[in-house]
Amino acid sequence: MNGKHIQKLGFEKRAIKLALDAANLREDAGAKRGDILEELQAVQNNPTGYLSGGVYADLAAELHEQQQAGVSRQSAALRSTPLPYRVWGQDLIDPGAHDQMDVAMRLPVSRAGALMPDAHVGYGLPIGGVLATENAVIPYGVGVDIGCSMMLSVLPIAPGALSTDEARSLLMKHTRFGAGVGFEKRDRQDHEVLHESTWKDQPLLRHLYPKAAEQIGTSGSGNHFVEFGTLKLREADLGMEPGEYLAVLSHSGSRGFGAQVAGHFTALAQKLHPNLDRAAQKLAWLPMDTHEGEAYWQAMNLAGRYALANHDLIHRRLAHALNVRPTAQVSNSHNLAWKQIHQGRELIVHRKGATPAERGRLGLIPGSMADPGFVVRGRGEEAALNSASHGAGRQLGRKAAANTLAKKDVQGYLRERGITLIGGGIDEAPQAYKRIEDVIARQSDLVDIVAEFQPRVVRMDTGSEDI
DNA sequence: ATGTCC
Repeated sequence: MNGKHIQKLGFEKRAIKLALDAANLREDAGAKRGDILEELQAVQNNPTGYLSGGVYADLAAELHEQQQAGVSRQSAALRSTPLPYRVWGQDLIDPGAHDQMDVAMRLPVSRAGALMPDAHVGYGLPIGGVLATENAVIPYGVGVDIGCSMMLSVLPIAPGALSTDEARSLLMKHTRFGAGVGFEKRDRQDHEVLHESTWKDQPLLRHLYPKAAEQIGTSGSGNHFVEFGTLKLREADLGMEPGEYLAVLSHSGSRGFGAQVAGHFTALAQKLHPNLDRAAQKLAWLPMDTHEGEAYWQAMNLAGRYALANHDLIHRRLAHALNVRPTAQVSNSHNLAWKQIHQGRELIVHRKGATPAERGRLGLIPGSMADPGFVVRGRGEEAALNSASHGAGRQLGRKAAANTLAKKDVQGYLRERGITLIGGGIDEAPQAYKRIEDVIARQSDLVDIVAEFQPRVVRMDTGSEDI
């Protein structure tokens, strides 16, 4: 047996040496040359079948890697034209978000997509973008803040019964904001999510566990908030009679934990696709049937549950301090990927700043620090992949907001609406967002309005420039 | 979105 015999079978580079090593071992064990060549061919046809051990394991690993790389190269090319997708609120969406969605719809793994009326430019997939892929998950299709979500608790208290001062002191005492911020050790609360065995399944998760435990129950920075306000229910719903109720609304994510998961798997996805078209570099994907894809899926879903646990603790603390139990609660994630059957195929539906809106499903679409948010019920629009907007969406970028908005105008806007603001920055001013009424109007075929929430006492992180 | 490098 020599290299020529092996080469004839079509082995390349390092695989030739590994095949020869294995063949020699088999010859030493008394196997016939013809049988060995047949065995090598079998390994070549199905490397994964030989990975677990035996004389051909190293060869199988090399062949598997070569084949994966080949698949990656083959699948790196973008379609020449984007697959068609529907847009809600075209007149509200800037061209940049459109361009990004076009690139996403040219990915070879893309199957369907939609753009929500709050859409604006983001990294990779635009915010407000919905993208369905086959056997692939895109870390930047979910975003940096994995599992970013909303929660509303309706409390059995009349809106007027909680004074502004009391609301303010409750928010100061029971919520924490800011990058890197966690709860002080003596105030730290436990949650079921921290006891999941999932944390032990990956070195990365194990490593991030202490940070996650430190930051649980907190709210982060940017557009995250916790606020007291008034929920107006026009018709009996949510198990409640029509009326006005005190309610808590929160917007939070998976904090440093989720951000690091996103960073880790985004880098991994880009490394797996070195030949991906530059325009789509930030949309690099992980095949779902690989170890990497499975690992991301597991970590992403843990970050999703962790983000909801943050809300859960925020609402538990506030309700407990008021000595009540919520009469109704609604929550939804708006940065996550889901397995969803679309036109008979199981697809991976990425919602990056989009609210799940399956028929009958409740969701929350906030406006701004001073404008109403809405409790909605999905209508299950297939062309929108059962989605709706996740908010009003930015009209001005952070810098543009700081440069163009006058502090006086923002203060006036808040005063007119009776808003008390703790923290907050000019880059989160209501004027930096699209009009929520417009955004809601553009998606009347995606969701029905259940109730309206008017914020009253709002806490956010201190922004770059105070209002 | 995040203490901007796991």
